[in-house]
Amino acid sequence: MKKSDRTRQDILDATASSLATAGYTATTVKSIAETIGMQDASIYYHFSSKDELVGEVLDIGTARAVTAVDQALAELHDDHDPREALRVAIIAHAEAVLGGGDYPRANVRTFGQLPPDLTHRHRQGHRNYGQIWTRLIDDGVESGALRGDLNRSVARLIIIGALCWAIEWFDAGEEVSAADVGEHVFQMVVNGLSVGEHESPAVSV
Amino acid sequence: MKKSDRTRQDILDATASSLATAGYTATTVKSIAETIGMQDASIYYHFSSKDELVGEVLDIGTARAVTAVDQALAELHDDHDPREALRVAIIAHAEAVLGGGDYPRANVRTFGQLPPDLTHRHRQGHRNYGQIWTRLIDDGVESGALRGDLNRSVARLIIIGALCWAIEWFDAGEEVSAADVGEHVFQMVVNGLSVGEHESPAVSV
DNA sequence: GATTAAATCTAGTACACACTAGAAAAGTCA
DNA sequence: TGACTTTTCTAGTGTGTACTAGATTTAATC
Repeated sequence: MKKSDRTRQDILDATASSLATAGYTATTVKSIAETIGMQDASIYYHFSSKDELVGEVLDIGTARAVTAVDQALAELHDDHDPREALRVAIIAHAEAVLGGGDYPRANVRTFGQLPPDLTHRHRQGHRNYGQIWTRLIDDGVESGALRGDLNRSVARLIIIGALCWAIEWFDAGEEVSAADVGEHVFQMVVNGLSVGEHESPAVSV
Repeated sequence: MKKSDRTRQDILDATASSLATAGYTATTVKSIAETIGMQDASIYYHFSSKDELVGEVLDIGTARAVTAVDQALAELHDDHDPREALRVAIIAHAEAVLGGGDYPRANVRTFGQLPPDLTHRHRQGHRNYGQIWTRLIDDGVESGALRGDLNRSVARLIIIGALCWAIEWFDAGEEVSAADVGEHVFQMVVNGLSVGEHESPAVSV
């Protein structure tokens, strides 16, 4: 019962890594097996199909992203500015997806490449994740800190989109960190690029 | 010499449509052929390989997006505010990619799913497109209209990312139009979500 | 209408993929 | 050790893919 768990974990890790860097199609059962020095047929002792394996990786990825954002929000003071909550959530998401492990990255990277079954399987998870952001924006608007003249759903999707797309160009080796990207998204989306009255230029990359 | 051109165009159109909605992997030579009522082998009379066909579709898509943005910018007054130029470009991009034809959509949709050869082939095209945006942002910063304390390259990628990711959730059937999405991106990224001194609430969706 | 060229089809090849069956090996515990 | 279970391997199957070769049809030209 011990060996099996360890191998299972190796398979999941190798799959997450491959999905995050190569995408769904290029992630073959054979390539996964090779990564951990096994025959491809042996994978099927641990998982009944490729898509079940992939599905499990994506589940873990979603859970980790949700946990990262929830945890960051939980550390806020009780009387925080709604903008600060948005800032903390954006940076937590950026770090989870860009700087974090392969699992959340696999999620974003394979979005839009998955077969219908898998897409459908994770629809609920995405909805739940979206609700975190819906609440953040609603809080901001209702408290008067954020503008109410924009479509909140569109605003939410634009924020998440800017963050998710960053996976396509972000390079961990460069001088801009994952948190920097988050800070930039926050500065742009909340304070705006326009020259004006943003309190502190918090970023200086 | 006439029939061939027409068939060739049909193949390109069917490929663009399939790429835009189903992605690269699900776009098979057989499915393309079926769409236009042909045998898959007949495609090879017009194109030497699937990737050459796909590459041509992507080239057209890039060209159309560039044309759309360039044209929108050309219609501006000579003494325009740099923010207005950014606004016009953002909306033009949104309309080209979300509301426009299949070709630009195919480009964005298949980004990150392409085999290395095709990715490399279009790198220069993407760079050229990026330069349009680099200039817009540089103009804004140097004229004093936009903040200079943010990394311009990151800012550019965030704007493009927010727009590109919209293809994943945008539904042409809903009440929010492609131009609305562009207007939202502009409002958020330039004026910011924060309650303040944005002159005119131009959007009321 | 006959001859040639253009365009499409029929019938295949080769290969990569997910997946299966059953034998072999490795590990577990009396 | 020996009986048993767990895990992995060998050797395949079937399917879908891009792509090819050569026959066949359709269109254009004299």
